[in-house]
Amino acid sequence: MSDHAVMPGHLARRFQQIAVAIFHAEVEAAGFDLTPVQYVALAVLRHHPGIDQATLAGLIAYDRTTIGGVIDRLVQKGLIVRAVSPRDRRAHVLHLAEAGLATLEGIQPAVEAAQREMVAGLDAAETVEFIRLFRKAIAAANERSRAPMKPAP
Amino acid sequence: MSDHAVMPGHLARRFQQIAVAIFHAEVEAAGFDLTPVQYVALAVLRHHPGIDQATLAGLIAYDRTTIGGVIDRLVQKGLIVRAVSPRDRRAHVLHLAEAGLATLEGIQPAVEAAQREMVAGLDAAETVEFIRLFRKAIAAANERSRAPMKPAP
DNA sequence: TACTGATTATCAGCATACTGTCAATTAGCG
DNA sequence: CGCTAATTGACAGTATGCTGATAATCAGTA
Repeated sequence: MSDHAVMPGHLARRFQQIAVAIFHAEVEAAGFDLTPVQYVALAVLRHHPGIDQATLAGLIAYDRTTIGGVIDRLVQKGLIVRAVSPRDRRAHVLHLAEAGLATLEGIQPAVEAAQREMVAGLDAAETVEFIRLFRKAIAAANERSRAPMKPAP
Repeated sequence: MSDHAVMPGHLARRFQQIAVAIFHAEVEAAGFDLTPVQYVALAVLRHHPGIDQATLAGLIAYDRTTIGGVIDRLVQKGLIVRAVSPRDRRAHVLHLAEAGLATLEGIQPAVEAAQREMVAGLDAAETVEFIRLFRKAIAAANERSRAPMKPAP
């Protein structure tokens, strides 16, 4: 474990680096301009319309500070709408804009192609196992990051 | 594959996020102030003294632009020494400073503990398989990022 | 040798991500 | 009801990482 080529931390960084590069390549080739983070935010917002920033952050394990900038850029692009919550004036509730829904649907094939390419070196059984181990390791260490995953309230 | 909870790209981001958090926690508890990226740069430099920035970047698959800032901060901390190459005046050759070697040796237990914690949710056999699949997927997609891994010349 | 192309490092700019801190607001308890 | 604690979103600051561009330098060739 003292060789970086075998360290989970190094492998995590490298795989993430490749995953982001593949995502960008596929999405750009499909004619869209969206980062991986922006995509996940849109996708989750589609299934949970009207949640506030903190809830969205919890669902995808983002830091509250980070999600602010991501949302700013999505609002800027006209893909989501942000409004002060009528129930809680601290909170900003979020909704997909029409352009956001159209973008999500248009981008879906590119996103799925990207996911396949990230594990192109693995066969079907290995891919299933890789994902299982990923989820198991993440679930066990969920509370170790400042931004743990939290289910919707 | 259309649920982000199963997408390799999302799992990669989340695992990387946890890995960095655990690394920081362990390293700080051991009394050091070093990021994961800075650690790997030091570790590789120890086994390849005198390489230039581009070679170091290639060995650990960093972007050349990114490594510049990392090296700046390591020089600033007095952990490495940077000098213009006598053979090639474009290149900057790098060496560990004494403080860099001391830091590397002192930090090693914390780094290895962090690696174990990242996969604390997996048993021994699963950990071996996880690392194998990580490496296989990465090797197959090495050229997909702007900064592919390159062996030393 | 002169020129072309490649390589090295750097720069500005953008987008995550984290730390710590803060004001505004809400919720819970006495 | 009034006070304290917790929550929400924001800010400044730091560190990766990427894109595209550039100056300096080197290498291979005409």
